Amino acid sequence: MEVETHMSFRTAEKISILVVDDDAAFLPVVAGILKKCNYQVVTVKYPIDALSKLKIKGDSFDLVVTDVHKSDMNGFELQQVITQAFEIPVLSMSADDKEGTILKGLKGVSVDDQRDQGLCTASQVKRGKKPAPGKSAMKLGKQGKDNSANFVLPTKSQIIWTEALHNAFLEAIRNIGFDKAVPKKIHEHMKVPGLTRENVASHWQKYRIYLRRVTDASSSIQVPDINLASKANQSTIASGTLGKHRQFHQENFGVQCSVPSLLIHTTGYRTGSLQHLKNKGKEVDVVLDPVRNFSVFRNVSATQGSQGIGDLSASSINQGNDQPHQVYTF
DNA sequence: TCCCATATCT
DNA sequence: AAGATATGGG
Repeated sequence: MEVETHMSFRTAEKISILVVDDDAAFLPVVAGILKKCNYQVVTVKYPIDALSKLKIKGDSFDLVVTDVHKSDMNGFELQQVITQAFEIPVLSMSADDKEGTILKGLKGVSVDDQRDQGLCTASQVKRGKKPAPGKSAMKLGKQGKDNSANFVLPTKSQIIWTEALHNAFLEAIRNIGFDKAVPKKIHEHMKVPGLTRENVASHWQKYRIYLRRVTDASSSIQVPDINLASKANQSTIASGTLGKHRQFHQENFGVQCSVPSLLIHTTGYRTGSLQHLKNKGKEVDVVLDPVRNFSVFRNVSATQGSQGIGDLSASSINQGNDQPHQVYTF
């Protein structure tokens, strides 16, 4: 197995790995595999031993591999301590592939740390994407699919824009002001550890594409006055495009505000999205302005022709819109 | 040199 | 589809 170091000062040496696992049967297996891959391996049984080993010869290790068993100090806690105190990347492993366990493993670790755990790409390193100071950023070479199942961390670092994270993103944009928002500012406002400016830039691009699309769709019903708001085929247009951008509709839309036509007129930029949904048996079109966190709707199915500012509550909007999704909190 | 917007890649 | 990365320009 080829070993690759990006920082040159360790090039000649083997990469050294500390393995922590109290499973007497499994420990030698892991150690054996790693040795076969040409890593230098030291094994210890318990987290406490790992810490003392690190204290003695801390900077001679490039990586700690630990299992996540629950004892007095479990692998996750060890992971945190080591990451903070020694600035050594920690790779967690477990036979437990339940999603909850995996998430737990990822939670205490910033994205940067994940990168450091053998997840950087060459170009990220080249650009000075912080590998832990004094450590060699490394890539564990590709192995077959067979053993990958045991490793908790994904092979590739990829942030997930959960609802919580996206909301933080929107909140930042609200504070900055939509037209002054640029990746750097958004990123600064968000203050999410591990989130990079690039992450934000990428999301910002996607988000604007989404807004544009949604704006184009809703522009067909943008109307100068209340009368026009009742034009016939509007709802068709709206519902026809709905399915495509569902994911950005999973947001919490708070306050509702007044007349649809008013919304259209008063928003300086056109970010309103149109959503067709059913509420209390009535069909309504909803204009959502996620950036400003308000929504407006009008009743399209009611025959009264009055475009009531109905009694849709924010929560009922969400209900109609809802779709279960996982939430990780940052 | 940084960083933005956009294009392209995975 | 969603996020990462490459690119060109200010």
